[in-house]
Amino acid sequence: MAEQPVRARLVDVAREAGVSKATVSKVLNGRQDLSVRPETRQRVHEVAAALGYRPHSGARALAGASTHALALLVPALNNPTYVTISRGAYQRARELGYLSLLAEDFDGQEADDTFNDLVKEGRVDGLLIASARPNHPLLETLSRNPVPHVFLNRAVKGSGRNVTMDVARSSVTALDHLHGLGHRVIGHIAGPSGITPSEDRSDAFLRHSASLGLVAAPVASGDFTEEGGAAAARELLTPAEGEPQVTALYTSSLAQAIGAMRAIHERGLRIPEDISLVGNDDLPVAGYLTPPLTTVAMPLHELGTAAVDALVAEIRGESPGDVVVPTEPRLVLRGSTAGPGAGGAG
Amino acid sequence: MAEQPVRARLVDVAREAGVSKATVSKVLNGRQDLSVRPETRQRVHEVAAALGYRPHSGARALAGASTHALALLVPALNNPTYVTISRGAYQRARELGYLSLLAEDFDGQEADDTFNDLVKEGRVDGLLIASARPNHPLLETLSRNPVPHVFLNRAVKGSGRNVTMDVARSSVTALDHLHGLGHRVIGHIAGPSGITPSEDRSDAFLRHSASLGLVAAPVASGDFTEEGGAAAARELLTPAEGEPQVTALYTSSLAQAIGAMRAIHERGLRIPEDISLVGNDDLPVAGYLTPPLTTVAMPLHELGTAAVDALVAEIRGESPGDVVVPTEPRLVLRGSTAGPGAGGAG
DNA sequence: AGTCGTTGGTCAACCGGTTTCCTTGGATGG
DNA sequence: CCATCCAAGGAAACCGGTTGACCAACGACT
Repeated sequence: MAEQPVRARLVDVAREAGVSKATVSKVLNGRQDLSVRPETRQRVHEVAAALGYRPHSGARALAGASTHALALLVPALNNPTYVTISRGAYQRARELGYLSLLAEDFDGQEADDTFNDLVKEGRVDGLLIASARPNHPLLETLSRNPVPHVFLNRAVKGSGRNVTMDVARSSVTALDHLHGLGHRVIGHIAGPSGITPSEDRSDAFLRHSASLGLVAAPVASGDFTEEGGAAAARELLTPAEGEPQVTALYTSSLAQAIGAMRAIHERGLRIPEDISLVGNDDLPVAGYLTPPLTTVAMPLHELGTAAVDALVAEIRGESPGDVVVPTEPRLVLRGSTAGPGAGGAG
Repeated sequence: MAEQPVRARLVDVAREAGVSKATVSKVLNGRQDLSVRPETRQRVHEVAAALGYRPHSGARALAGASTHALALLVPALNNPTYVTISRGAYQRARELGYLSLLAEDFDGQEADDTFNDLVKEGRVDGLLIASARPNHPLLETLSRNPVPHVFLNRAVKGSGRNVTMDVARSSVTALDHLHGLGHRVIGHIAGPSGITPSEDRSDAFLRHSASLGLVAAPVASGDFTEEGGAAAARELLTPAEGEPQVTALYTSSLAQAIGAMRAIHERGLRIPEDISLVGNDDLPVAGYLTPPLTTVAMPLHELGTAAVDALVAEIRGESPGDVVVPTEPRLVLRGSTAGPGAGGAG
């Protein structure tokens, strides 16, 4: 009989603590504009805890306060990158008293459905958008229906509310590693054009290749999937007339690297003896491929936490700004890289 | 000026359509207990559409109606299996007028946090639980705070509300394939004990091995991860004194298969010449491994849709019951299986 | 002694829907 | 010609919080 199977309401806590609803509300929300005796405050907290009281989010939202919920919109959940980001966001949101919901943005019409379900129906106070791209319908919807939001990973130029990582640095790190091993013809498998982290990585790749004085630095782009990586790798492994053969590849995502491995094997080439391979994003599966994949670990978890910090600040009234996660990309050395011609194949 | 940047409310629709709030509410919810002229009904619908009206979910929930939202609790989102299930659930929920939220259940204390955030705060009408296991704290919480729910994939025996797939059949399918190729010593990498689909698959494996008269059918269990699969594979590849060497392995998850590939390669063995390998769950990455992995495709998407059907039925007042998704597991042949000794290694 | 400022709260309106019970005007029946 | 009934819709209470306005009691000050 100690348990109440029914939801305890604010009024129940109030009655039990011998105070009014208003007092309970203010005490539990930690409001300053009310003076209460410490003992009263304590009693309210105790009763609330004893009753397992949880405010009804709908009632709260209705009364003008916030829903204490955010939503993270990601382009593809089967890309484990976003799972890591999401965990960072969830955790930080919780620390700040928010609930972070996860929604997959299937692009096109569906994005508006999601927007309607979450924002127009008043379920969340703000959006963490990781699925932006040029001409995304969501961008227009946002301009018509303003709601706090930040863009993470995929930036929207000029929005002044981008939370990103130093992806240019990841290209530099990968190139320095390969160049240090002796590679002089390095190909890059980029993501789709128009997507900022993909373009930034690609630009940095070209810039740094030039400054290292590489013989050639061909780039091919493809989706962030295994298939996209395989197709781009096939392209790069077949040099144009008079062009040198690449001895190393650097991909924009982990899935692309897996696809590239497949394409390299199809050509009868070995990794790393014939071709060295470096991927972006360090996730557990990288260590279990054959050979284990050398990657550039990006601070995905921090990206999630930083994005939440930025969004909550905006919700609390501060004006947004661009943020770059300070943690630098880090090279994780495994078995997919070696000096060129290490296999001495003839 | 055609657009209203502010949320349209029920009363706005009512004013614009020249009727009362009550009428709009009833019309939009398609209630029978009210007679309205077809032209009025039509006008209400038109005005609502023109204003982009969306009912405030909180207000709705408060007024005693439902939130029109469900939550799917999964154990690990980096297991892409759950992503596919989630998509099925999301889509079907939408067809039924619900929003399906996705939450990762990090086990232990966190599960109760999630329950509080979603159920006690009144954000959802019911739970789709894919993260059950014996002694999970959520089970006790559920018994104290009843809320509509179903268990999917991982069943809770005796709950009478399990939505599952025919996992026993997947073992039979895999075994028949390997047996047909001539294998007589087949090992199984099972999931953790206590988790139903893992145990069911394992039981079926042992039963069917016996009925096929296999020489040996060793089983090792490990987490559903690459690491778990690698460790279990190492164990199975090292036969006990006097036991025969396995020529084929069948794993309970795709990640385990990837880990097993690693362990097999570490031993200097080739796939499929020395060891054949069959994994469960067909996801894109399987086709891009080297060699491409033969898998048993499970009806994950349908599992998601079936679970939503069952939960919504329960929310609408029907009594729950166990459901098995009718679609049968299907073998997807790729390059990781061949007859034993196909490589003629000495 | 009267006034004023604090401390420690309370009151009641309001948020945006849903639902139950009424009302109204015209058609129908006796 | 009056009572009845039905179709069509309206009025208002209510859900569970939040919030600004208000108030009582008490000590300090003049």
